[in-house]
Parts: sequence; structure tokens; C-alpha cells
Amino acid sequence: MDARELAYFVAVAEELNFSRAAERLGIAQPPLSRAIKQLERRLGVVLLERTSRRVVLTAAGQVLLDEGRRALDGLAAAARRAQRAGRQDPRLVLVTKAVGDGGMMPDILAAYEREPDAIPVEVLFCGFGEHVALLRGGFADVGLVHGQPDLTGLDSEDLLVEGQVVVLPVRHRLAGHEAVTLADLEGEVLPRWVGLSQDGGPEVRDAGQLMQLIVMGRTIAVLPESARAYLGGDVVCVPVLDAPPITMMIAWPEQSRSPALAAFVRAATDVAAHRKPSFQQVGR
Amino acid sequence: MDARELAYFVAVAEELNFSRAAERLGIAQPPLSRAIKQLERRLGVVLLERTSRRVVLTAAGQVLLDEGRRALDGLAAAARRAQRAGRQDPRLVLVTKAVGDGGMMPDILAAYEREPDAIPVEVLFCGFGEHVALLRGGFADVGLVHGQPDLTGLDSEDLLVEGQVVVLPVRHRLAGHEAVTLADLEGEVLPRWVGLSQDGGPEVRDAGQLMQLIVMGRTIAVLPESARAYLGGDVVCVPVLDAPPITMMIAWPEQSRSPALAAFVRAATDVAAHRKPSFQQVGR
DNA sequence: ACGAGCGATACCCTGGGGGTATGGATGCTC
DNA sequence: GAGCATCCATACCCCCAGGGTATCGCTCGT
Repeated sequence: MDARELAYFVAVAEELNFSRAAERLGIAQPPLSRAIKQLERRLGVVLLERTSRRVVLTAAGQVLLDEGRRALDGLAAAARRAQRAGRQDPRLVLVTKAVGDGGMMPDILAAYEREPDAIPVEVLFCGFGEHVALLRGGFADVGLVHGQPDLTGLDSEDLLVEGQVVVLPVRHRLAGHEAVTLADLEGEVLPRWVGLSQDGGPEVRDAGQLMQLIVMGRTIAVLPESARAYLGGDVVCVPVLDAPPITMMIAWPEQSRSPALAAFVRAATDVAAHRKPSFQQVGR
Repeated sequence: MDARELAYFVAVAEELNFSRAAERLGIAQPPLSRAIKQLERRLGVVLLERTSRRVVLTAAGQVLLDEGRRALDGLAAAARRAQRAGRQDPRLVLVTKAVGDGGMMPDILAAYEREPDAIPVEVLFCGFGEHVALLRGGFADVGLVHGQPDLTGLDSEDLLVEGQVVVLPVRHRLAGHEAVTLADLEGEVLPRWVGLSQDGGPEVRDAGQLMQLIVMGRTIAVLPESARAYLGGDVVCVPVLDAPPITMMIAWPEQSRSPALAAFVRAATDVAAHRKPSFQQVGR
């Protein structure tokens, strides 16, 4: 099957409108109509039910939309990986969130540099949940990820399980406590991360903004314990005993077998294994 | 990137010879040379180092070969799944080995038919290790697989863990035993499955051939315990206490979300969960 | 009833993908 | 080391697939 035709179909299936899809694709509408018809003929399957007033996907069309998107992504990722592999200065691109390394980054990088297969590491910071897209898209080689994102298309290994702490302004009513529970946080204003659609508190884009808002007393935040290392002196961290533990993982594109990547994974898991456990978590 | 160009490159990279690759592709050699050069220009990367006498892959070329093959497979699989989804008589294609259902097939099918989302099931028997290729290639929707095949690109769920039995001719020296260990089988002639390159005993293609050879006293076989149900009366099954347990899994293409498939997985796991455990395994 | 919106059809035109012929380099053979 | 076979690159030609414009026909909202 032709990738161009498939991309055309995906555009139409997403817009459910030939004219708009054609505009998005930068071509005229008639050739698009023809291309879709040709694709349907080649596959021997009707993909779209078109009345002159509305376009709807058939079952086959729905399948091809899902599968086709992934297939096209795979194609683009293959191209990008080849391009990256062809650069004369080989780099290992590591993607992570700003405060998402569990404080192990220096150790991991140091351990990696001692590996014989090590190549220079380029660290790429990204926003919420972009890790997986960058890895799947072939933009990055390996990533440190939190939580339970959808890891289809990626291999991963658990690095460490962290408890969570609540970050409070120094004058907060809970600031003096040794530890708190989620129940204690009832009614508090929690921030809203850009990209996460949950609404409520103020919108924050990065850790710096978050810190300012906390110091101003406008919000508080529950973060993995390792975030402590990045916080200034005007806030207090208090363990949240019953917050769900956060698993930090290292993830990489499925079946990637480059020696440089393998060495990095090895270094990261070694560092994590020898790391001293943090404060004790309640329950599991 | 164009899929045609990528397919051309994969052919050349596999043959490491433009002329043969062109022949395989059914085109002449000059357009192939041009297409590869064009692909290299588009990607901005040298993929092949060609002297007029030999062609070798660059690092980028090696990456594109690996990734490109998968990407092309994904493309073809997407097309096939769409075609299958477009047929007017929807079927769920289940792939399994001949004696590989752990004896649960009737129960699973019966349970599935009671599901509201059930559609007719087409059972496809396949050879050694073909399951995963058929699933990845979009030829099948769901499969029952044994052992630890490479499941990248597939989701799976464990169904049951079985002990193994050795299948013996009735006159075999071990035929009277209550149970044996692997040490007891030292020196015995084991069959060689077609497709598995391990050599040694006679070559067998299916369970029928195997049975004949066992009855003839030419070989013995170690099989999952559930194979018992399929064996005739001229052989004896003896548990092998220390043989590694075999995990039977149900697997399906990653992220497949059709209701019919989900219902089947549910039915299979339900049946497996309520199944009576078989003979006790030694150790873990 | 009429017009706006949308997909299909008809027709043209151009670029690129494919073909043949041939050149130039590199090993192999005797 | 001359001759030759092999193999990729170049030169040149041709054709059609894919893209554009103009227009039609259908459907629905007002």
C-alpha cells in the first residue's frame, strides 16, 4: 500500500470532510476524492460512507484509521532514526521531564560514561507525557518516565519506586508536621499542569512557576520525593504516607538493540539498584 | 517518506546487490539505483557504501533496514486488517497450534458464544512459531501461544501454567513409572520439529507424525500435560516432575480494541481461571 | 424555492518513475 | 597484465499517475 494514499485517507477520516482534508494536505479536493476511491478499490473495501452531505467511517475505515496512523508513525519514526544514526557525531538522546529524574541523573550519566560503548548523551527536556511520543516518533533514544503511561511500542524497565511528598509554603498549617495523609490535604488547591485537562487550581507550565505559586501560598503540590533536591529554601516537604507510590521507569523503542542504548539501560538500572531506599512507604 | 522507496531500499539492503534486488522487485537496475539515491538525498543520509564491486550498509542503513522492515510490515498489516474488517461476514480469526490449546478450546469457544459481542470464530492452525507472525501481519486477530516467543507488537495475557509429561510407547522402560525426572530421560532420542533448527532425532511436522514415531518406538516427546487429551491408546504419559512449566498465553495485536476481540480474551481468561489445576509441579 | 456546501466527474498538463543502452570501475583468471 | 565478467552509475526517452481547474448534482437549512 502506498503511504501517501494512506496519509490522505487518515486526513479525510479525521476531518470527515474532503474539502477541509484536502486543504490540510495542501492539494485540491478532486485529486483527494480520486485517491481515496483508488485506495478503496485497491483494498477492495469501502472505507467511507459518503452522502453528499456527510461522511462517516465504515467499520473497515475505523480499523484503517487506527492502524494506519500507527503505521505512518512507524514509517516516519524509521526515517528519523535512520537520519539520526547517519549523523557523523553519534548522540544518545535522552528525554526526561525537568524534575523527573529522581535525582539520579548525575549518577546515571557518570556510570554510563564508564561503559565501553558510551557515546555523548544529549538531554532533551519535554512537557507532560511527551516522552512516549518522542520515543515512538524516533526523536529520542531513551527516556525516564513516571506514572503509568501507555507504553505500547516501547520496552521499559522499572528503576525505582518513590513515595510522594507534599510541597508546602513555610507558613502553611501543615508545614510543621512530620508526615501527612491524603485526608489532610482535603480542600487544598492543587495546581493544574498544562496538557492535563483536569481543572481546578492555577495553571502551571514548569517547576519554576509551580515553586513561585507555592511560595506565594496560592497552591501546594504533591510530587515524588526526589523532587526535594530541586526545591529552594522557602518551601517545606512533608511525606504523604498514603499517596500512591510513583514508579520511575526507563523506556526505549521496542527492539532497539544498539550497544550505546544497552549500555545506558545497564548503567541506569545499576544506579537505581544500588540507590539507598527513601522514606518508608505505608502499605503497598 | 514513500513506502515504495523504503521497500526498494530494504530489498537492496537484504541482497547487498542492486541487480539482484531489482530483479526481485521486478524492475530494472537503473531506476532502482536512482530511487536509492533519491531516498538518500531525501533523508540527507548515506545508507549504502558502494564500491563498484561490493555494497555494504552504513550504520544509518542498518538502522533503516531494521526499522524499515517493521514499518513496512505495519503498513501491510494495517491494510490486511482493514480488508478483513470490511468483509461483510465478520470473523474472528483465532490462530493456534494443533495440540496447543491446553484442552480448553471447546470451553473457550462455548464461553465466547455466550458473550454478547461474539462473532463467528475461524480457527487457523499454524506451524511452529508462526502465530506471532500471523498476528503481527494482520492475518489473525488472536492466538493461543506457548513458550516465550518474542511478543513485541503484541499484547498478551497468561492463561495457565502447565506441567509437562513425557509421551512414551507402552513398552518403554519408563512406561510403568508414576513420574520421572529429566535425568531419567538422559540419552533418549527426542524429535526435531520442523522449523526448529536443533538437530538430533527424527524430523516431525505435526502431532500425527510424532505419534506414529512414538508408537514405533523411534522417539519420545515431552509435551504440555494437556496434550494428553489428544493422544491415542498406544502411548503412555508420565509426568516429568522437574521439566520447566509451560505457560500458555493468549495474545493479540497491540491496542486492538474491537469488542469481539475483547469478549474473546475475557472468555478465555475466565475459562482458564476456573479450570482445575493439573498435576502438581515440583519447585516453581 | 433558493442558495450554500460538499463530493463526484470531466478534462488537461506536468513530473517522476520506469525502460534501454552504455559507460567506467574493479576483481578474477589464465 | 590483458581480457573478461560483474556491477553500479549515467544518459536519454517515454508514458501515465497524480495534481490542477471547471463544473455538475445532490442535499439540507432558511
